[in-house]
Amino acid sequence: MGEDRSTAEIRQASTRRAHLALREAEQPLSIAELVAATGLSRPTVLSVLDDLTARGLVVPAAPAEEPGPGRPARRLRLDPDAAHVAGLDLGARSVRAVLADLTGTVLARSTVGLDPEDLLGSLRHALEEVDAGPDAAPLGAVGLSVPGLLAADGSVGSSLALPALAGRDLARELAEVLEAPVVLENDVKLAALAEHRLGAEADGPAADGLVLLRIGHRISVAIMVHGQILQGAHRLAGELGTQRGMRWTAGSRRGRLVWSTGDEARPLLERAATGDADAQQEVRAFCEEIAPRLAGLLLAVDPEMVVVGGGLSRAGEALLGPLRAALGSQLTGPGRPRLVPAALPADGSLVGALGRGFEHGSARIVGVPDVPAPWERIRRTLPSDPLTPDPRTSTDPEGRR
Amino acid sequence: MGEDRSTAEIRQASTRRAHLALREAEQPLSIAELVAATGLSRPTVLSVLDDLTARGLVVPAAPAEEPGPGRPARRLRLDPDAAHVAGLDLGARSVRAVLADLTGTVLARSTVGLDPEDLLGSLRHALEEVDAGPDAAPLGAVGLSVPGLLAADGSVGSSLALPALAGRDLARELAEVLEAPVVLENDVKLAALAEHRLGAEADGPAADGLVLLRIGHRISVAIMVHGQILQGAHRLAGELGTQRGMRWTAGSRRGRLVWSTGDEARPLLERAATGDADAQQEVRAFCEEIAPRLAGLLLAVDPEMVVVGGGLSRAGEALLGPLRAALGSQLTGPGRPRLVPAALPADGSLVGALGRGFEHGSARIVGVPDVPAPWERIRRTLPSDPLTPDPRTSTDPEGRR
DNA sequence: GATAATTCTGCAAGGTGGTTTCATAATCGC
DNA sequence: GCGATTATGAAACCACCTTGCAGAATTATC
Repeated sequence: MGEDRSTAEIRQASTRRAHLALREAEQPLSIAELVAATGLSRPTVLSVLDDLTARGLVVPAAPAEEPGPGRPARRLRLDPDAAHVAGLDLGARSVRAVLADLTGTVLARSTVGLDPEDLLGSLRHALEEVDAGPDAAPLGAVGLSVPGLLAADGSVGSSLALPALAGRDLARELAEVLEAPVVLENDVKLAALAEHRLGAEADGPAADGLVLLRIGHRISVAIMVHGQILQGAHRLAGELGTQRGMRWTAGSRRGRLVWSTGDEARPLLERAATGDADAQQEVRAFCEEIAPRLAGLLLAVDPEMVVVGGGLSRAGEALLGPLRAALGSQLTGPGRPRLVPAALPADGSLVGALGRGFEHGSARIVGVPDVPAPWERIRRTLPSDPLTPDPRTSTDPEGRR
Repeated sequence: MGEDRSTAEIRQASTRRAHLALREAEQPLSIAELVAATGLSRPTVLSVLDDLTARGLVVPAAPAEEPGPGRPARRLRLDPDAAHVAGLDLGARSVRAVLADLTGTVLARSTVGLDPEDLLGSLRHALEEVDAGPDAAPLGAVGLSVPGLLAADGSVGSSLALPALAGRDLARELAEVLEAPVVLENDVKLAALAEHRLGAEADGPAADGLVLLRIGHRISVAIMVHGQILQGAHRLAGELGTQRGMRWTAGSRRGRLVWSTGDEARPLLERAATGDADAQQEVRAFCEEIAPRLAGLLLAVDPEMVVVGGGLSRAGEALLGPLRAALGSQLTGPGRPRLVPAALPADGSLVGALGRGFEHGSARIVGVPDVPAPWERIRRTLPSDPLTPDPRTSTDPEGRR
């Protein structure tokens, strides 16, 4: 009837631990190190490693260079190329892709133009830019971010940014072409997932509730609760845009400016940052316009933090400050959420798609369900977008090994 | 590090299954029937029953009256009096209590006046009215519902309805007196929990998201999501009352009526139900006043259903109809939630407290954590409140066996 | 160069939890 | 009384994990 607890689950948990220990390690590990890292006994570790080796996930590594006393230990490591995982971000005018190996190390990223007439072709094109070719590692899973609302059956219901998406079951179509499992999700929700998983360490205790506020051409919201994406009964949680009588697109109350994209609004924010009173007033008016509705959502959800992303979030305190003030005048009680800038201002959806791909493909790739994605390593190894460089630790923009 | 998967968990799952099968059964069960009901093997069932018998939870029962062919089966049943569980609902002017046996059969309920100077005494008084006395079964756990906001440390933070509550750590105080674990929770959240657990069967598939809207002296909201209470980072989720500039107490826009309690507003709703145009207009104005803010919450959470409870909900369609219309004019898109009357219009918090008590005491009572509460049997055996009788299947109002 | 110390390695034994199988016991109908 | 039927208890077996121990490989020391 209910769950199917059995000894097989114990084995899965052991396998999961061993896999995670190997994945998080920077160097190959000896059996003894694995015993210490997993808390399992030596015979168990050996047995699990036999399984993983038989499946090609674990390979022997060179012995340690600095020999210590005693018999040198056999060293093992994950084969990073046992499977690769891709993340795709389908935008209004472009497709972005990342490819990571099994350990979460990002191998390459790409950005290609979008042909609205050939969505599938554009996605494949972006993938070809990052995939190493015919002799490459097999694709274990793909996560796909789309700028639209998903229907209950997993297809795209509607999309303001990309009307051609409506009704398409892109996950199934792409899975058939790639012969790999594809998981589809809304872009804002994926960005919220990524911010939640990555913010847990940077900003103190694991955020129990997180609201991602993305301010760009449109204003959109996604919510993380109980450690998972809040989908809602119709996958519409956080979609504030459909309440009648409320314009929930960005635009100042005084009608002088249209906050269409981050690029167009950035000059205003820069002027505000340097003390231009008019610009500051403009920003303030905008924040006061969106604050009441945002406050209603925050009261409903009571999140620990609000993460501000989207094109305008790079303005930093020039936007966050007035927004904090506007919200503060709405929320009087205790328990006001922290307002923080996004950890991934530009790549949230892309990283979220990749991580979601890892989660989705866990059983297929590792042979064990529910292995968490290597979020931290993805973030560490993600090259910055060559098209929109921003100050960040980044590897070679080309990204190929 | 992480979870502690081990054989002990398998044993817990087996014990849980056997316990649930015995609890849900109307009659004593034979070993063979338990084998069929649990899906476990015969030796496992025997072993688990040995444990449960040693702990006094399972006792032999009389053989079946109607003998069939073959050797008569040994029959076993739970000892309902191995432990009792109490639910307490601390209200603004009274304390209500229920006592249930181990199987969830409600043995008695009581309502006593509240002495705000002696909260602990009032709670004990209500308990004495339902507890069978010194020779009664031991109290395995107590769930306590309070009309106030809980702080992070589990004490009561503040309470509009009962200011004396502020700062009190009632759970600890009561647990010391009763020598039983006590779990404290907000009354609206407990009512939402009860509606969620009970509504799953009555209203189709298990509600993925549920919003309880309680309309009485105040208007309050609680949210169920991912099968659990949405607490929020500061346990303030759903507390819409603190947004500045918005009066979120009931009151018609035209100022003619104060919707203070269900009793005072019921005549108006009755007039509306019989076609009084003025009354209908009054109800409509009220609904249109609260609809915008409610709509914001519904867009954020996208619940499957909105359960309307509280004093005014007994008016049925006279209130639900206009509210549905007002919400419908706010929510345009797809995915509008169903608006349904509460299954427990008067006893939601009380039943929620009792069920929460069962959940909280699971490990102590059954020896296994996470045994679900016997919600359905509680509902079936709950006597109606002798003070506010309403048409419902009820047993003897006295409630004692 | 032999010995000691250290470390890793593999195997055997033992425990828990669960399942399948089988001989045996109790009862009813004929 | 006897067979059919059903329940019962014990034994054998499997999966998973752990503890413990003898042995192998290497470095450091005498």
